[in-house]
Amino acid sequence: MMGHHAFNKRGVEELYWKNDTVRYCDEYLKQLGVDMDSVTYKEAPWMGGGNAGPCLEVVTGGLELATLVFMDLELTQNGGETNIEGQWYKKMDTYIVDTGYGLERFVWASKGTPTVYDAIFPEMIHELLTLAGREHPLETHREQLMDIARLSGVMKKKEIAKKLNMTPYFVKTVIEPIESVYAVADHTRCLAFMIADGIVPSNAKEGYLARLVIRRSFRMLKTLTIDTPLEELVISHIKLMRNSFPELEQYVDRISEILSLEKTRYEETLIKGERIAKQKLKEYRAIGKMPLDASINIYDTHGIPPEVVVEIASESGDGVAVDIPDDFYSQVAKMHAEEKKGEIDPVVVSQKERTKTLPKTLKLYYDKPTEIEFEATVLDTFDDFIVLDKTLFYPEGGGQPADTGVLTTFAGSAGTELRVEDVLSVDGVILHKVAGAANSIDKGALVRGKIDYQRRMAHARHHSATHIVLWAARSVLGGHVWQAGAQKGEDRSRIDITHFKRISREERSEIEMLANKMVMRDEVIGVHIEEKNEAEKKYGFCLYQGGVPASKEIRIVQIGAGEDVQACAGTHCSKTGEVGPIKLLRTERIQDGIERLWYSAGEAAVRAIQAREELIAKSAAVLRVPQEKLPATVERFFDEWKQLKKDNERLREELAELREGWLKGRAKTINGMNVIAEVLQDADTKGLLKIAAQLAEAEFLTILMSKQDNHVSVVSSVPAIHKTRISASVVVKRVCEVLGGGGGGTPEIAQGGGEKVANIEEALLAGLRVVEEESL
RNA sequence: GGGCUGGUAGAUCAGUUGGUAGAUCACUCGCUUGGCAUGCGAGAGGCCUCGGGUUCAAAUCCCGACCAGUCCA
Repeated sequence: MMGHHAFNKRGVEELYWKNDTVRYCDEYLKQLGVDMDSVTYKEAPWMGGGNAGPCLEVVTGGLELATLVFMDLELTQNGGETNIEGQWYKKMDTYIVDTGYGLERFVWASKGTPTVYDAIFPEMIHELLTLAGREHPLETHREQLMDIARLSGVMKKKEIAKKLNMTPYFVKTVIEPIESVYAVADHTRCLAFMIADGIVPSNAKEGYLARLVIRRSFRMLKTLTIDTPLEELVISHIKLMRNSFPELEQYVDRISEILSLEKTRYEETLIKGERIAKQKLKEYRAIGKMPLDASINIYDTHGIPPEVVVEIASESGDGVAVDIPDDFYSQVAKMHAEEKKGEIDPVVVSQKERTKTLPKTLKLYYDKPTEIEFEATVLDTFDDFIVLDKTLFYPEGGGQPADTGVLTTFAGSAGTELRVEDVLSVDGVILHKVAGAANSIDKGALVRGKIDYQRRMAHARHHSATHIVLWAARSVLGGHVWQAGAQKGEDRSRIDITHFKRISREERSEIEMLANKMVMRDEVIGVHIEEKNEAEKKYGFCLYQGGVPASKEIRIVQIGAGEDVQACAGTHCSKTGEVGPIKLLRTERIQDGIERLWYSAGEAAVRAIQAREELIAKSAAVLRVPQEKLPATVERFFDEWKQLKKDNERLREELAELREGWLKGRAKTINGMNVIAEVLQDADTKGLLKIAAQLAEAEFLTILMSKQDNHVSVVSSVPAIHKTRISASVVVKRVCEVLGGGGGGTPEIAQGGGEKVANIEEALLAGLRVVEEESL
């Protein structure tokens, strides 16, 4: 894809708009030798990402060669000038020309092959066909292929087959395989670029797209009966492109690792999926049909496509019908589409209105990063906000929280002191959010500002540490590691990085060590402003770990001789030594393909280490062992604890047996049943249950209780032969009522408890009374 | 960014309206057989992921954390 852009400012500067854009396009096509009589410009509305505008499709001979978009509208909250599909838009001050020329389409048009694939990568197509043991239909069925190519996009597949009189057999054996070959060739190229650009297969965002492409390729290779691993195909595609994209070859190892990992993951999912599908099918065996929402659920939560479920259903021979409508996937998509919503924050809008007329604030925190105090003039006050002509207060941005501090008026006026709680930057104007009435200070007044230096330094340490940790992670894990978000704090900070598997404990230690070595090297952290294009040329797009700034000139933060270079607006230490120790606290996986590293720097790191030390010291003190013996001791204790639990279980059984005999001797006869009602010492509910169950087998009805601390446990059992006369559950309920608790269970065995320990004798009598009355 | 599902023995999974934690395979030991395959029997193996809450009582219900899987934008 090629293109050109123009950013026009309404009333300031118009570079070019529709007429000129069309003229440029005409000239370009003419130079390429296109017959201009065949070119059509088709106008249509375009919208996307909250913007809209007219759009021209440039078509020749049925082929769309380019799209010219003229973006001049933006979505509004409350009414506007233009309504498109029920939403209101208004004109933007900056209106943009955005063009896209299909480079490959020109190649296709010039070569005259039936498909773009045969024009762009014929060698790859050939290789895949050879591997699949097939001939290209271009050689065997050239006419039909040309016809199909002409009609596809206009008609549905089935309609084409009908119109061209093709048998289903012909479609399945000749047409579908070549379609798969085209798709695989396209996917291998796509994957080469995606992975080289640092995209890691994942279950979210662009990584998910990568995974879809990968899995689709696996499926198609299987139907084509090609056994060659996908990574080998991607690599051979890279070799074919070596003249145009030599840089791709450096990613070969990573591509191999990622794709073979994805292969095993996919196979595991399939095996697991098959099991789940079989289980689900079993559930519907009685009905003989699996409802649609069930198959949607299987796909949505476990990723098993409905076609696979159908296949499994027919193999299993259970005779469960699975109904899959043609619009299955769009139903799934529709279901999810209803979940999203996004709105413009009205507070931000009102701030933007207010700051529009104010000049940009002079940023002293960049020029004098080590200073604490400054003097400035108040330009405006509104709500809780004060705007100054210049400031040392760093506003929230780039994952670095705002500075706090105080603003004081000079003695003579009221001598007010206002605490600055938050600082934000709106279009270059810095707003100081203060506690108390902002308008207590007059416009034009001179104020003295003082920032909280401890906080500022902690942020600076953590910010520099973030760059160092990222550099260390890239060094240890590989160049594919990219920052996916970060948040700095006073005590600890975090950085999210892309990586295709979990970070091991060894890797974590290695990153930590490397980061601290960088600190000890005490390298200079240099800051300079550079022209954007120049910087990109010099350092590459790795600059934009924290996002791409909009400005023409960017602020570059460089560590040492260029170990790490980033575009960054944060406040930093001047040398890596100032950062102090860096302690990696933990790693978590916030998404498949994204690892979050938590760390502390400087004093916070020392505190974190001390806190951990304290934990170990306390644990060791409890067990009365030296710290280094802790793991072995804990393991021994745990094993012993398990052993004791088992011994306890066994002893309980033995005790139950012994008590059985004693209890049998104390049985009474009630309505012809042998009844045992006793309070036992040193038994818990489990122990009582054992005894009760055994006595029930010997045809005794039992009511057993035991007292522990402030709680009474109650168990009752009824022998099977009496269970129609009386329910153990009823007995327990009555007994526990007296004890101020509750209980229940089955007619044969039940348990419960209560807290009124004093009522224990009364409860026992109540139990006996129930037995007497109920069992008549 | 949003949604859904799961976490129980070494593995794969059951676990009824909350009420004594189970099956199959694998493992150990015995029996069967000339030996193997097979068959029969017994045994061992569980902080039911973790932390709170509700309850007389939680694997089960509620909240949170961690881990894993999956879909959508």
